[in-house]
Amino acid sequence: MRLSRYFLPTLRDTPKEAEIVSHRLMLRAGMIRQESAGIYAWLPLGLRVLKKVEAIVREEQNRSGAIELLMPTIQSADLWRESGRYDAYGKEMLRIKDRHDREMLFGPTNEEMITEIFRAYVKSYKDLPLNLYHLQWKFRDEVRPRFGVMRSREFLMKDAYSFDLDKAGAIHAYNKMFVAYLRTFERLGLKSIPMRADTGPIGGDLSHEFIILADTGESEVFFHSDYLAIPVPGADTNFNDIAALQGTVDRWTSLYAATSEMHDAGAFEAIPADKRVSARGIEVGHIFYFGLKYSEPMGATVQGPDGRPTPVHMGSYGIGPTRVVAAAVEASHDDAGIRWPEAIAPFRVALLNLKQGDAAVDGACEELYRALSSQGVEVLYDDRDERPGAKFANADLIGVPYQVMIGPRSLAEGKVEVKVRATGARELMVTEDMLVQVAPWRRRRDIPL
RNA sequence: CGGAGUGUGGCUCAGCCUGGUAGAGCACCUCGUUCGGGACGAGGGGGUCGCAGGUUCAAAUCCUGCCACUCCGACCA
Repeated sequence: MRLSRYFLPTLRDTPKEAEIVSHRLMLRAGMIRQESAGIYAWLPLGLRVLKKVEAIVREEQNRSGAIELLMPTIQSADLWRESGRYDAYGKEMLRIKDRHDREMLFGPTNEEMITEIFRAYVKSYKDLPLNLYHLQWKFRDEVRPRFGVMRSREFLMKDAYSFDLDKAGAIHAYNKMFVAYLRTFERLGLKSIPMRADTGPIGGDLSHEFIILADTGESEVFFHSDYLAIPVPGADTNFNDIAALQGTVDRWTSLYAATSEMHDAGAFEAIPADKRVSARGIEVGHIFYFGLKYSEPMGATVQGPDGRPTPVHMGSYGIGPTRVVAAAVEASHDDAGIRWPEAIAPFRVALLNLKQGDAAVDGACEELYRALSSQGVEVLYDDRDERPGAKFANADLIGVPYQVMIGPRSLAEGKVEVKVRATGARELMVTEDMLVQVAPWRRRRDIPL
């Protein structure tokens, strides 16, 4: 992408409404624009990151055996009356009427609708287990939206819903999602820790929150430091191996970990002092087993082997990709801007033409731009007629992991400089015949190429 | 929803107290000089001062009402 022809409205000043670092940086980097309280437009750069988060979430859902569909954003009030939640949900639900005066709502979640879909088609226990998910915009009319897309009213959520014949099956489904979530956050380049959670209004008796560690996180968390060393299950995980999966979940739930709401000071004190960690974090995922809560009132039953209709055991599993983007910024930034985990960086390489208009420099940049692009590397080519300082600052702000700088000096010395600015950065192949040097950078810790 | 506050060009803000025909910096356009960490000069475009009423010869400024947004608290992916 040529920056001169892209749409990247970065800001030098911080808009005054932004109080937390991720909100400030996302506004300054031209990722989002507020349209109303808690409602944001995703600008091209932000959308690139969001799409990468979505893709990883989707891949890991699919890997675990969940199946994607897409439900609408608008739902009927009648559906919610079946579960009794139309009244129970309260003012957080955005209620609307269509032209025929029918009561509708902008979906805050989809338990009712997925249950309706399930019961319409699934009649036999032989069709279980089943896990259906979608990535769809939700609306919750928060009393007080804040922190940019961290707590917005409209937000993207991946929500999965599992259906099983009995509790044992449902726990296996729960464990699949548990492991899928561990893998998802690992791949996103974020350190997550599952913590026992309150089930809240969704109900049920088994629930975990996945917390990303970030110094500026809104929740206070307490956990055993050994969590930081437990290996995340690999891509070869067999999600159908019930015992092995349970073993993994047991290991990940064996140590103390709790948010301040669930904190048990006594249990925490029982951990050896040097293993106690109290830190801050951001909730980015939440999984629930809630049994028959919706299947019973809504008549979602299958015929079991005995021929009798049996209500199915359900669970639901949510990740907020829009929040994940903000959480990633909270977890990884510095004075100059964002430091994206490489997996979700909007571009992999920023190619900085330090002397736009100089035939030799332009030529070298064009050549490298084409070479990298043809290798499938996502390059943001800063071909604007700007001073180098402005280009450096811009690349730092938006957080491109690898910054390749080419100017007259590079040509004279026969090498290009590559500044690495990423967390979890690995290896970058430029071109075979180019001498690559990692430029040390003051103030920053750079990861060697 | 309680408490506090803010609305002036795309962004950050001054002007308001003490009414008199709207300003600065950044950004943007033109020309020139520049160019390895956010350059400089000259010229230029852009605002019915959140909205509606009122007071007044005259309102960004004073009064009333409304709207929007932000922050703190209770609530949440």
